[in-house]
This record gives sequence, C-alpha cells and structure tokens, in this order.
Amino acid sequence: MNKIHKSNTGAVPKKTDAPAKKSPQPFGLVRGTRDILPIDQSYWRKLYEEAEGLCDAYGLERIETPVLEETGLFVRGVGKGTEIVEKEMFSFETAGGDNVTMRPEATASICRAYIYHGMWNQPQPVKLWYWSPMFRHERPQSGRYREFWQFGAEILGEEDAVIDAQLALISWRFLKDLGIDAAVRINSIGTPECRANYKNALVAYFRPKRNRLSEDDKKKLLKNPMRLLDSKDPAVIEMKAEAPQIVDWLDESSKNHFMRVLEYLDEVGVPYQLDPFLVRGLDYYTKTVFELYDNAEEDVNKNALGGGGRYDGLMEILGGRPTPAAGFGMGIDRIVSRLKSMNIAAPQRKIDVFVAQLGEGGRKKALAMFEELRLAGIKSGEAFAKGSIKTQMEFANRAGARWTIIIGQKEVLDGTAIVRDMDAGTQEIVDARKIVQVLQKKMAQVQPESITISTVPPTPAV
RNA sequence: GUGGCCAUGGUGUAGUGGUAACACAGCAGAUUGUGGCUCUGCUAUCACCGGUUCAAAUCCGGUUGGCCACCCCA
Repeated sequence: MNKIHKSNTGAVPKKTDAPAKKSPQPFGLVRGTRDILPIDQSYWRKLYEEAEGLCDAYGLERIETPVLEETGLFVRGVGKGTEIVEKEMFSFETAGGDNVTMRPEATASICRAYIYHGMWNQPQPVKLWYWSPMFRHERPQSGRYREFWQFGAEILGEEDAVIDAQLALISWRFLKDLGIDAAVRINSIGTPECRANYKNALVAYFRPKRNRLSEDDKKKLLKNPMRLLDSKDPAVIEMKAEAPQIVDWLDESSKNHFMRVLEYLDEVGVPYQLDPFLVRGLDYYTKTVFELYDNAEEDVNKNALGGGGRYDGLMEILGGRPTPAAGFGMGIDRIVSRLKSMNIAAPQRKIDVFVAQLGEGGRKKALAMFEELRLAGIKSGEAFAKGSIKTQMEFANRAGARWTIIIGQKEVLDGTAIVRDMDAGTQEIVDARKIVQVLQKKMAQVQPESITISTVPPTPAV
C-alpha cells in the first residue's frame, strides 16, 4: 500500500564518483491523507446522491464554506478547552500575517456564514447541508484520517424540539437507506446552567473515589468532569453505574424539550437508546445530543458513524444575535468503509455499446460516431488509442458492453457499420447513418429497465 | 501525545542465513478484421541506512512509513 517511503526522498547515499544519473524520487502521501481512487468512486457517488436526495426532499439547501477560516472562529466556537482546539488544528500564519485554520468541523463555519450574510432576515429556520473535507491533526487510525469528509446538516433559527427530531431522523434515514441498520443514542445535556450544577454533583461523586482513577481521568475530573463518562476504563465504567445522571439535573424546559424530541422520534419510528452518559466533545452543545451507531457492529466502543445535537448558545458566542440551532455531521469515510466491509455493492458505471475501429479511416468515423451516440444518450465506451481489433474486443467484453460497433476500412467505403451482439455472438451490417435508431430499438427490446437507471430519485424518508 | 504489531513485484502472499517463489491484475504475443477459455513471454536493486557473517529478504541497531489500540472524535 505504501510503497513510497519518505526516506527515499532523503539523503542520497554517498556514491563516490557514481554517475549522476538519478531519477527524481517519487512523493508519498502526507500523513493521514489518502487518495480516493476510481475503484472507490462508486461508493462515494452513491453516498453523495443519497445525501443530496434526502436533503432536497427535506428542503435543505447546499452550502459550501471555505476550508480556511480565521483561527479565532474555532477557538471561540468549538471551545478553547476542547481537544480539537488544543492540539488537533491545522493552523498557520499566512504570508500576509493572518492566523488561519483548516476547518476541523463545519458548524462554526456555517454559523459564521449565517451571521456574515445576515441570514436572520430570511424566513426562519434556515436549513442547510454540506458535504466537505475536514482537517484534524490526530494520529491516524482505523476510521480516522487527518483529512476526512463529512456530510451534515444545520437548521438555524428555530428552537422547537421537532427540529432536533427531524435531524436525528434524517441522519438515521441516510444510513438506513444505504443499508446500514443504525440506532440513535440520545441524551440531553440541558442548558449551561443545569450542566454546571450537574458537573458539581459529578465531581462530588467521583472525588472520594479519585485514587481509583487513572492519571488521565484525574485530570479530566478537574478540567472537564463530564468527559469521565465516556472513559473506557473498566473501573470508571463500574463507578459510573451509581453516578448521578444529567437527566435528574435538567431544568423544566430542557426536560420538556427532551421529552418532546423522544415523542417525535417514537412517532416517526426512529429506533433510539437513551444514553444517560452520552456527552459530546464540543463545547457548544445544549439540550439534545445524539450519536449514530451501527447495530451490526460487534464492538460497542467502535467509532460513531455520525453525531449531532442542539447548540442554542453558539451563535451568540460568535457575535451574532441569539439564535437557536441544531445539526448533525456524518463521517463519510467511515460509512464507506462500513458499506465495503458489509459487501454492499455500489452501482458501477455501465456502458451499453462499445465502438471499435480499424485503420485510420475507421478511427475517424468511429470518433464521430461515438460523439453521435453520446448526444443520443447512449452510454458508450471506446479504446481509440488501440489499433488491434482483438484488444478492442477484449475491452468491450471487460466493460460489459452489450453491443460492439465495428468500423473498418470496408465499412467506411460502404457507409455501414457492424453491430455485434456480445451475448449472442452474432453480428449484422447496418447503415451507418441509422446507427442510433438501430441501437435504440435494440436497447428498448432487450433491457428496457436499464433506461430508467439512475434517474430515479432516492425515496423520500418515511 | 502514549503503547503494541508490521514493512517481499500493481494487489494478496510464500520464503527464518546460501542464486526471490506463487496467485491475481497489467502489458506483449500464439499467420497481420473480432471478446469471454487456453498457452507463452515480460514486470522486485526484498522500505532506507548501517552492522554481524565467506554469505542477509532472513540476525542486530537506527531511520522512515504503515496498521492497531489508548486519548479524542466523524
């Protein structure tokens, strides 16, 4: 996989009076990045089309924000104490002296755009979706890259619980339609006020037991006690059982909001599990938080496929007017790898016709005929650079063409073309001018269903 | 940031001190105008640097890179 090693680019071994014939060393990949090769594109296309169809049906509009933002946006938006901001950002100073960061997530950017473009003047809520690469300087691991893709949605300017439920529904439905049996883990972390009270209770609970905590967890107890709740340390998991739960510390309005979210989810049939210890790593969340997990995944601790929640305070933190909002983000890379390991095939590009040519005259005609077929909407393949008919037939066969058109010198003179049926192994000579009609007729007879492929929009949810 | 495992053609592997093997893929060919089968040939200075040895893919050290787990998250 990694044939190119950085060391190859390093010091050239001392070769006394060796001839200076050294080919340039090839480059490797920047750590944590990778190429998404043609062989994987069918999966990516499938996911993108699913996302687009779903968002379209739900009245969400596509937004694209810059990869680069002012560093301060994330420091304030995501939170100064978070892991992301503390040590995972790709930040640098530009030649002009600006401090910029390659976005580690989308929500802060989208709130910035909302404020910057005065979107509060639009009908509320503003419903947006994105599909973009994100960057975090973490150590690469399974399902974790430094450049990774997220598909997500944000609904801005509405506080009602129905929005939270709808977002959970859309993210769940996205996975469901792709064939992944997912469940929503959901919790409420209330307002900053009730959370502060809860944190005190948590600290009070854990402090007497602190000698049983690891060094890391001791730090968490001081700095961010809620993070203790998703520790994988068996001792902590055991202690957690008796620990206070945030639900008991929610104020009336948060509790009511949460109940309504759950009722909506019941109504619409989204399976969820209450997880009293689900907290999320970003500071901006309020009230509803949720994550999506694959039910078929054995390892419960395995990576989440997506997550989201409400962030009613974020807009104000970023200097906008108080605006309630909620959203989710899905890990495209993780979902693709899930689909692959589940052996869920993505549709491959198929061609109906292959255009083969012989000789310079045949090649000219074939070039033109290929274009004619394309304009007629007939999916075709070619290998004009190849001279041998045999090689071209091999290509036609491999590409799965149902028919191959052959144009050689003889056909050019006669104004004809050979149409070979690749399944039957038979062929006929037709008038070159009528090639489109002939093929369309054949296609209609043989595989009428193939014509409708890929023009069917994804089924709307629920 | 911490720890464990690993590094052989494009891909997946065999080879544990004595001339680098196999499968698949790719390319070329089997009387120059026809595919799916078959056959033949070609495709690797064994990540890099150094050490031990008569001899290293194989042992040792370093470097680089990858994978996995923790941390955190998507």
